[in-house]
Amino acid sequence: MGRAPCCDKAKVKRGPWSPEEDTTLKTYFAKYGTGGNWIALPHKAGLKRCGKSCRLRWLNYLRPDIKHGGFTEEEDNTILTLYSNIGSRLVVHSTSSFFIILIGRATLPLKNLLLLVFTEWSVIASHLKGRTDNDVKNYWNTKLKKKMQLMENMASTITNTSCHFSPTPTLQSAPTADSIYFGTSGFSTMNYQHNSVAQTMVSDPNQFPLARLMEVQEQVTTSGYSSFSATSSSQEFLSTLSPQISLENGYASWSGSGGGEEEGFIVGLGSDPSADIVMDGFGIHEKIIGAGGDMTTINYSSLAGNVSHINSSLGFYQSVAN
DNA sequence: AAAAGTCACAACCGCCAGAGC
DNA sequence: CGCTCTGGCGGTTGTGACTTT
Repeated sequence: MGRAPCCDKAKVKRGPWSPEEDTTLKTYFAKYGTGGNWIALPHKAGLKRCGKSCRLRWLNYLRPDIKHGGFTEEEDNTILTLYSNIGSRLVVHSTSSFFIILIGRATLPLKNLLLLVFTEWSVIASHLKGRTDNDVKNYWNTKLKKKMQLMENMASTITNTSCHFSPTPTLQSAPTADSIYFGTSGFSTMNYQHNSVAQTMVSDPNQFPLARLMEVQEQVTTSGYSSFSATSSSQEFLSTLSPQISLENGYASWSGSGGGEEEGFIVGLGSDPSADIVMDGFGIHEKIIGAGGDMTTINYSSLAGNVSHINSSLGFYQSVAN
C-alpha cells in the first residue's frame, strides 16, 4: 500500500493558476511567508490548492527574483558545461547500480535503477541567476539535449578521423574579412579513416541533405593562409575540444589534436532561431531558411586557437582583405 | 483556411531524504 | 529504532501557441 497523498485531489483545484490565485498567494506570502508549512499554507491563504502546488507555483513562477524569457547563449553554455561535468556522475551511478544488481542477484525495479541516475538540475540552476531547476530542465529537454547529442555524435564520428570530400569543394562566394564560402555540386562520397581503417561513406540524398556550402570562420589572415581561432566568448564551453581543420590538396579534413574524450570537431552553434542545426555524413550544418529557399551551410570554427590553413593555390581560397 | 505536427513550458506525479516524535 | 510528515527533486504529462502542410 502506498503513501497517503498529501492532499485530497478531489477537493483541490488543479491545472493552470489564475491571476487571482497568483495574487492571493503572493499577498499571503508577503505577509506571512510559508509559515513553516507549505501543506497548511493554502488553507490559511484561502486557496483551494495542494500545498505542493502552491510551493511549485511560488518557486518556479511567482518569486520576485525569477527571470522569465529566453535563455541567452551564455546561459546555454553554462548549462552545457555543467551538464558535461555533472553528467560524468551518471556513469558512476548507473554502473554501480548495474553491479549491485549483478553481484547481489537482487532484482531492482527498473524505476529504482533509473532514480539512481540523477542529473541535479538544481545544481545547474544555482549557477544561473533567476533560473529555476524546472526552467533548466525544460530548456534542456526541449533544446539543449538535441544540441548536446549532435556534439557528442559528431565528436564520436570524427575522432581519429580524417575525411576527403569528392568532388572537391570550390569557392562559392566572394570572401570577406569574416568568412569565406566553399561549395560543390553536392558531396556524393566521403572517404575517411576511422581508427586507421579506411572507410567510405556514400550519402543518400533522400536521407542526407547534401552540403552545398561550407562557411569557414576566419579572424586573421596572412599571405596564403587563414588562421582560425576563437571567435566568440559564447563558445567557450567548447574550448576543451581542440580540433584542427585544414582544406588542402583537394579535400577537406579535420582531426582532433588531443586524446580521449577531448577530441572532437567543433561546429558553430548559431543563435538565429530560423536556423536548424542538422548533422549528416559530412558534418554538422546549419540549415538556414532564406527568402530564396533553403540553403545549407556548414559552420566550422576552431576555438582553441589552433591554426589550420587553406592552400590558396588550389582555388578554394583567394586572398582575403583584412 | 483547416488540419496536423511541433514546440515550449507550466504543472503534476511519485519518490527520497531528513527532521521530528 | 521505526514511523510519519514535509520539503525537495527529477521525470513526465497536458495544453496552448505556433508552424507546416
